[in-house]
Amino acid sequence: MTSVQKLPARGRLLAAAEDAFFSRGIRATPVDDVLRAADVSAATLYAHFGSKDGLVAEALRVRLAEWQAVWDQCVVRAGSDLDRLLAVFDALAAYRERQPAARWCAFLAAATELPDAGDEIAGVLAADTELLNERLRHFARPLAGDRAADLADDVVLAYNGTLAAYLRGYPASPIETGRRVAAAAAAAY
Amino acid sequence: MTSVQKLPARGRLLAAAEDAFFSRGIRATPVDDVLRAADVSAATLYAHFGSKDGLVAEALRVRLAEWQAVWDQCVVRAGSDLDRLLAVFDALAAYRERQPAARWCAFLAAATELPDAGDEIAGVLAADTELLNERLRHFARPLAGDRAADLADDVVLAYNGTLAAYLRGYPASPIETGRRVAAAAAAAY
DNA sequence: TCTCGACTAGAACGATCGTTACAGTCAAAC
DNA sequence: GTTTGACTGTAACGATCGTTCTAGTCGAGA
Repeated sequence: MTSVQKLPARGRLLAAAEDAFFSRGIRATPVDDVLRAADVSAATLYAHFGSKDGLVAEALRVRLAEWQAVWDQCVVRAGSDLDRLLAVFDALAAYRERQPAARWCAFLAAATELPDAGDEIAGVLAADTELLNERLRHFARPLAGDRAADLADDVVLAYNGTLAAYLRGYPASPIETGRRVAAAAAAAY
Repeated sequence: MTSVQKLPARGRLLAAAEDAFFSRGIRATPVDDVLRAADVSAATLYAHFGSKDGLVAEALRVRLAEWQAVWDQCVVRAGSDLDRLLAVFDALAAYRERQPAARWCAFLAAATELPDAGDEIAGVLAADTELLNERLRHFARPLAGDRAADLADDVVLAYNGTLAAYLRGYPASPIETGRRVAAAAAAAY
């Protein structure tokens, strides 16, 4: 026992859900596993989130907010237009340190595992894509001018490829390779 | 009824399995759905494949062989060293025409949906990765010399990113964007 | 002291799903 | 004509899982 008091049930549930869903898999994780890890009773989970899907959706929302914050910090630290564009990869490195057991991307995993996901879950995935699209187009502007949308597409594709590389286990250094590819794409504008 | 005779049960099962597993999702597709689509009884499925996982593994093996054949043809048609390296993207375009409903990549989807997959399924995924790695390193040789392995990594990453783009629904033209990114990566060597 | 809200433990339900068992059909081979 | 083997249709089993129900505990605030 540390000196830290036990968090309220809702927070413990979200922490356990993130850990289990995004490293062992959403469908592969029974609700009971989350309950046991969070030391929370079933009734409490359903009182807070309504369903397993509700818990998944909220865990994704939390994740998106944290990812956005980490990315923000990396953008601030960037020293050039190119560094700002490529800061997604620094953010990815920082973000992954917090949960090294994560298989790959929580949002793309959710899209694969829950093809019939409700509007709530689909909405978070759409918000993630929208965030990537909007920000990268903005950062691409000073580098590619009118063709900023194309360069943003290139960087998103390299970002997707980096995430999938964790899933495939190849290339061995996903972030390094992804950053190199994105830099090469930017150099072509 | 066409003039074509009914194929044997094994073939019908594999066709129905490919269609269902890789467009609607593996875990989301109950065995009964495949049985009904193939018009085959349960006993026959288990006599041929032993289990649902066995059917998944065999469907993946078939898919890998067909993918390899399509890729081969595209490589033959290529007119330059660069075209040979980028022929994966032509192959992807040709391969996807045969099953437009496919969500994205059968192998990466299997890795996501079945995190505890047995050796049989994991082996096919490893074979797919090995095929990509080996071939692209070979095609990268005349373009990048000693650094062929790095260029192959770049192209695999762009390929992964193209596949994931179908899942994300963005970028809107995955193959076009993927090819452009891979070409830019090659130009840097 | 009483109340209220958050939370718990545990059992149970209902649905889904992978898998097996059983009895029987049918066509081709010998 | 008989045998063989592939295949069928149906029912059922056993396990898992999401979800709900019931009864009850506990601590803080009025």
